[in-house]
Amino acid sequence: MKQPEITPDDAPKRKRLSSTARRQDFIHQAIEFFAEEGFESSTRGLAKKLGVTQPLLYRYFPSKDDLISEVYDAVYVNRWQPEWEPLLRDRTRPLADRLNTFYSVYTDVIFNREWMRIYLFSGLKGVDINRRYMQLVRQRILEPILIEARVELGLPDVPAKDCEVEFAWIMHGGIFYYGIRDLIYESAISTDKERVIADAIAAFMAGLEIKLKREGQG
Amino acid sequence: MKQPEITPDDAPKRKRLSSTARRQDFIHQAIEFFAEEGFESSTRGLAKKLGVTQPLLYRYFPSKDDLISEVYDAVYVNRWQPEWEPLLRDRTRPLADRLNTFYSVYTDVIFNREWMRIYLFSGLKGVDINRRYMQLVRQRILEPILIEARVELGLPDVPAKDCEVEFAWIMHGGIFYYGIRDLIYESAISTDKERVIADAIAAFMAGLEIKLKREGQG
DNA sequence: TTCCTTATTTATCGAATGACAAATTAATTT
DNA sequence: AAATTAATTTGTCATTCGATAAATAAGGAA
Repeated sequence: MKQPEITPDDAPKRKRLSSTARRQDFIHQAIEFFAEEGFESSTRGLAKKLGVTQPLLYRYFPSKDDLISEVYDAVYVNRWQPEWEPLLRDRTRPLADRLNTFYSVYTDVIFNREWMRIYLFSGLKGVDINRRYMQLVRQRILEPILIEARVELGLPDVPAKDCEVEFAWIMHGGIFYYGIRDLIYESAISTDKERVIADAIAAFMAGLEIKLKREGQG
Repeated sequence: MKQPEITPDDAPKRKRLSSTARRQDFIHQAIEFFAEEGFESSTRGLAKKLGVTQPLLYRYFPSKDDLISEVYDAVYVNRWQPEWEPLLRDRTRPLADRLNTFYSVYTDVIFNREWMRIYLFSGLKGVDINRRYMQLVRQRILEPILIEARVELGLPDVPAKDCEVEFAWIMHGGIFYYGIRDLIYESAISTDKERVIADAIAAFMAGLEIKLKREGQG
């Protein structure tokens, strides 16, 4: 079964794009491609999706691994929004409000099939950008949250203890896993993201208060 | 650099195992191998790990996919313990105790590198045994928990609502994600599994009580 | 020992893979 | 219009892949 030639005779058979435009197009479509097929998939498959021949990729990226590195950067680095961090520290609002806003906008960025699958694939490969990303979440998100919680509860402003960070990870992971169920396993029940997040945050805040006050005494 | 021949002359160069023993060995080592390298890895790599030649695999499994199916069964089906379910319904104990015991023994089974990685790899492949497993968790674990919670709180014994199941998933996912951080990303902070689980359950139980009583009124 | 079954290896096939060199052609410059 | 530059394709190579057929050898039965 051969594909019929649909290109009209007057249309040019090859489109030439500028180097930078082509490069950007390659990266963005590579994100889609590798997210869906995994990083083991062939450069020929990617080229087919791009509508170009496979050797052309090697004019823009020295090797497949170099292309994959650019995919990581585009997903992990470029989509991180620095304004998330001051948002969490805005003491004019109750912490629960800040958390709801943060997780709403944060999940707007990461709750999509591409991001989630790239994250899981790269995690299984053990690339260190993944570990760095988790450190980022810990230092820029979870530890600030725990400090804010202490302040709001009138407790001494000391750095978070390890077991408190773990407790924050439980909430974060619960929300994250909701995204996995929704986008990877396609088995989420409720599609009301804000409601799920609000419930998770409420339970976290209530649990944290008990935990901090109990441990503050002992 | 060639491997020196360490096999003594009097030792037989080929070991012959019984069909069934060989088969079991293949499956168990295939779990280790595919968990570490991913399902895209070659049957030659597996054969090398097994110390046999690659065509021998095809005397025991018709194809690579058939072998992978047996790996799924060995991980997903065979490691599920039916006694988990009555444990959760044992009304002679407070529900929080039951949950702590359950998640302690449940994570004893699934919190190992093999199980976790097989689960994530197969999830990304979209095989339907993965979706069935999540249905199992929902029906045999989460929904019973929600019914038990209602009973313990003296509320009417009705099936769990969707948003309650989502709330239970948040706790379950939080605990699960702790395992991912520990075993896949190797970035867990606390190694005190029981403590992390106890905190997660305490927050869940407190949050659920508020949620059930509030929604019970409205 | 000799024969027979079958577990295991050797050899190989066709397809797919990442990568490279050279030829081609579109767009820009002169 | 001719010449130049560079984007893109054609052609190809050495490996590696899943899979099969045929040859070999280990172990039990006679």
